[in-house]
Amino acid sequence: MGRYSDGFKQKLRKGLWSPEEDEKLTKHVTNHGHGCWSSVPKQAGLQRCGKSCRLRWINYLRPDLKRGTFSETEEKLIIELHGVLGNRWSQIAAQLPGRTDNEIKNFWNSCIKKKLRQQGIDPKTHEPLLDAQPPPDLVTIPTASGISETTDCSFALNYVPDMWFNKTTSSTGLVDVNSEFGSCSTLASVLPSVQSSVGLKPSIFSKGEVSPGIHYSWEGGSSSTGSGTSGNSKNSFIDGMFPWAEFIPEKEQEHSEEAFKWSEFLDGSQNVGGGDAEFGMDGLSDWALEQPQMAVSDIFGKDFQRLSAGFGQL
DNA sequence: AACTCTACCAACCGCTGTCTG
DNA sequence: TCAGACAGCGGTTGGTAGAGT
Repeated sequence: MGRYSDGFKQKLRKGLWSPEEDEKLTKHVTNHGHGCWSSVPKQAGLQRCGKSCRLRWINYLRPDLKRGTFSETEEKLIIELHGVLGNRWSQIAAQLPGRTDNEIKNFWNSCIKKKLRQQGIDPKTHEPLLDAQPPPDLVTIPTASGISETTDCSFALNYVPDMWFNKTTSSTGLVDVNSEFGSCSTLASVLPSVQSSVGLKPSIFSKGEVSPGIHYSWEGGSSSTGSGTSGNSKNSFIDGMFPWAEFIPEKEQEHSEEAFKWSEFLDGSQNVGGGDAEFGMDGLSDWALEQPQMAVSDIFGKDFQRLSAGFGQL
């Protein structure tokens, strides 16, 4: 303090924060708010840069921080979200109340990465490592003959091409999504790539009405959750059995080239207009966190099972 | 006991986006 | 339109504790 008299540039402290510094910063922010961070150190009597103060407050001193070890549910959620968002730690953190991006990033780099590798999963791509190819996920779907078949989920997707995207179908009337998705490990990993190819836009279902999940509609179209959008029997079926799929076919050409921004959706700022049960990702994550052992893939998976069960009714 | 290795975590650095004059 | 200030983000570094040798 006195050591750096007027006329000399005050030497800024670096490194670990002392309890005294923490106390000063906490007192100041609690009493006055942080305002402009660059002025905080001076007002709080700290020899730190504003940036350092901001970081200390956000990552350590904030009263709403959870701290402590991550639960299994949180870990699952982080892995699922990372599969969708990649290294967008702040967006991942936004779905985990009380956790900071720095904390999640550290947890990812020190623990999850290693775990995934041990399980033969590439932490970057979330796909099986080249030297360890587990079998594809299997789902059981009813066939036209009424006899259920067990197949991998990419094959199952062939049954409902219109639901997923608008592509030219093959001579068999089925869309070849195998080449695009390979052996999908979870539906959650499939959905974003489907999204970006057609401009579908998801919103979140409300709790209670149907199982929470992603709800799809064409961007720009009016959305009416679960109410049935046309007389088309397939769409009615989809509405009933697969609550996140809803289509407004006349809009599709208009919007098909617009790339969906999954990240924008996840931060809750991009809900579908006109829907009657719109939630940000908060709604989903809150719900997911209440479900022991249930991750995003489970949520998708549950709805997928409902869809599969419905084939027998077609 | 001394040293090395490893894991973890806090903090820093540099870049980018946004806001404002 | 532009420049500067600021906030936010993600990658990286460095310190520390504990385990192993």
